Amino acid sequence: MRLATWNVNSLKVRLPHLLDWLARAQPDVACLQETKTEDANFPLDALRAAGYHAVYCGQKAYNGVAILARSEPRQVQHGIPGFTDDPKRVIAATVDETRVACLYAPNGQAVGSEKYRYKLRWYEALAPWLSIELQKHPRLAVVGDLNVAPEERDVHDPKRWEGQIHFSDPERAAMRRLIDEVRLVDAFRLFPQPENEFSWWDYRLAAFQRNWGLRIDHILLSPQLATGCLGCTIDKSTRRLERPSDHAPVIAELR
DNA sequence: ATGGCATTATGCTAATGA
Repeated sequence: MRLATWNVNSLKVRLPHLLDWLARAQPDVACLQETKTEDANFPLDALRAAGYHAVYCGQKAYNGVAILARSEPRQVQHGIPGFTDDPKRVIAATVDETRVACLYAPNGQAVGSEKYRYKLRWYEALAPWLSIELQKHPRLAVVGDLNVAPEERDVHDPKRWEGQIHFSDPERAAMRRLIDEVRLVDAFRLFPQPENEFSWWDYRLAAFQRNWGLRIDHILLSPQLATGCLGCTIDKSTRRLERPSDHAPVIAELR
């Protein structure tokens, strides 16, 4: 099974890119973030014509997540149970024998801000829910825009990003908890990778051309899925297109 | 590098993103 995650930064604007990329990359499951699309406007027909079922949870202007799949998703869950949260950031579903959680973590804006505290609260609610999901579903994939670069090698300039949003110690600890306590595995680091591989580049200052990026989009796998993971790559081809998303898809090959 | 971009909306400036 080919599993992908991509923050499209507006499904409406990116739909042509998405359809081209689906045809090219051929994912069996594709998790999308920042659809910025109300459910009534979700482009269900175009995606069905491309061969995908879709479950989604969106809102106007901000946030919004979706799971596209060749097989029909079942047991659909919206949001983190018990966490009162209006923004549409979480959708989970079972596709074939695999449980897939699609996440759009809060940005956090600035360290110490109210939005930063909300980001940490969101992660505190996320971890115990994922532990329960893992107990129920040994084949669990947790994917999406986690808005955290976990290690120095996931940041183009660690000195410049030290203590900054996406790379502050509390954020990194929150994400590390998913690895150490929930016992998920970062699929990307299961394999030898080129240096300076990132999944997001600022639109400004020609950041992509200079490869000034961060690796903040992730595929985390349960131990069982990690054992059968055959590869994990970042697909930079979409970032080179006209009017690209600022994020690139991450793709994992699973057995 | 400290923003010179992109997207959205009771829109033409402001909020948000990362």
